Amino acid sequence: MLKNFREIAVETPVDKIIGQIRGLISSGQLNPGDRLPSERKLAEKLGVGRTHVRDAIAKLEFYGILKTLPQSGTIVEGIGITALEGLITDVLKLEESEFVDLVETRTLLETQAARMAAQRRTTEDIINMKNALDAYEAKVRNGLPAVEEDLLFHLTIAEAGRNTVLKSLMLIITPDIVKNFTKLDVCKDGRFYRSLEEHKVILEYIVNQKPELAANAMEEHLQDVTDYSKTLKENRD
Amino acid sequence: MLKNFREIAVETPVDKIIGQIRGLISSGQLNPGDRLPSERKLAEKLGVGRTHVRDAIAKLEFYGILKTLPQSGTIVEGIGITALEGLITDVLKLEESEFVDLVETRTLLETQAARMAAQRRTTEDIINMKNALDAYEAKVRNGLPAVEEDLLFHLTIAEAGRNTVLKSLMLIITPDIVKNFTKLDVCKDGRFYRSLEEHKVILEYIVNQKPELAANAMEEHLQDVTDYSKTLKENRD
DNA sequence: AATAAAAAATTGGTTGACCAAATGTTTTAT
DNA sequence: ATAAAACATTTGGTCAACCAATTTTTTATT
Repeated sequence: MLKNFREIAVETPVDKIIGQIRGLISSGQLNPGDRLPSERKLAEKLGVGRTHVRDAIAKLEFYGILKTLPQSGTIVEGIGITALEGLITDVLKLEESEFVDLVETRTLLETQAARMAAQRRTTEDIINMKNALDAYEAKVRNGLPAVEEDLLFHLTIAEAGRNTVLKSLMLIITPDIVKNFTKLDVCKDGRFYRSLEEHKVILEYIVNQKPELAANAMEEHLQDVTDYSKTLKENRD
Repeated sequence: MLKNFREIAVETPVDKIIGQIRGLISSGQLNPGDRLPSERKLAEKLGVGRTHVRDAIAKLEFYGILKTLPQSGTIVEGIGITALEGLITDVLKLEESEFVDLVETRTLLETQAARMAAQRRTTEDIINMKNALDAYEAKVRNGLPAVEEDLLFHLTIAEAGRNTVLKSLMLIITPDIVKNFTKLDVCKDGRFYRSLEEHKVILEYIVNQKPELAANAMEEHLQDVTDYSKTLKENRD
């Protein structure tokens, strides 16, 4: 019964403003290079405070859609094509993403990270990964939950992969993973122990510079979670 | 000679505040669940306006490090481990990433997107991809630059892949790709024409639901750019 | 008429004051 | 002694006024 309820959409002023700007861009009334009306004019026209307009611009600037020039104006600089419609909307709510999508993407990133780590890891990287693994083991042996230590180990692998963009993307989705892990209680008894062993295997392959073996081990390691997320989805449908 | 100059770091108040909060979290003085001092107290202590404090909190909230509860306070909710240090820093300047990292990650995401698109594309997706390809072709045939149309075609593929997270990540890195493309003038004569043919092949495989062939075609398609980015790196070193 | 200098208007950046919701404290009733 | 209600305080959210840099317009000069 509960699953028939949908979360009530609370459209904040900022969301509405973003929607309007998006509309102008996607309908072609605003093209790349064009200058946005001044914050004051926008605020007056939209009937809201300038703060809200500023917040909306700041968010869109973060995504590279807009660019603000101090004391001069705000211009459209993103890919400004009609079809942008619908795309911006989604990126603004990554947190609501399906768990299964999250896990799928994570697996992709992590598998590649493990592969690259095996190719590029330095001695220092090995130390970092070892330390993270030790911290994880310590918690597990005391019977404590170790979700964070788990992810931290994975992040050090990304670090060793020596690709800042890939690492950044992992950092972006990590909080969502943690949220879902704790909420859905993915971590049942025994999972941590088996996880620990799998971690050790992965690290072994990375240290010995076996890219494909490391990648495979990582993929298998994450397979459990994948399966679980799919089960969740089926039960809900 | 010019390459010996380094960009001068202009640390804005917001950056400094983020740095301090990061320091508190990584040094363990602030743990997940803890409440941050009120914005007023922080502003006074740091000797800056409350607006700057709010901006800093907003940014950290975006990354999932903090969570603001209206009229109540701001709490730490991210993975709050000591080793977080150094990681947050990087994610805050994705735009400065090495072009080669960007291309490498893009290839990873796009290859997977093509694979998934071939498995999951609907009839509507096919129409969208076809439209995007037509728009690209129209520009190319008129001898016009078509960087945006190019990327838009790729985004429709991601759309067809039916993974919102992966699509979001592509959207996040897309502006940086555009920036580097135009800056580095990757698109030389003839590239667009060959690119067009490759696009057609990829679309063909997706329409006919050949995941691995689509993935391979995409990888090859992006190989040119990869090679070019590596050349750039070597020349600079 | 062309150019340069100066003044006015406009811009985003910043601040402090005010608002309503949430929280903590005291008072009051049982 | 306990619980509930009333009050006061603190919180983040919002707004309007002010600031300095920029852009535009006007004016003065050649």
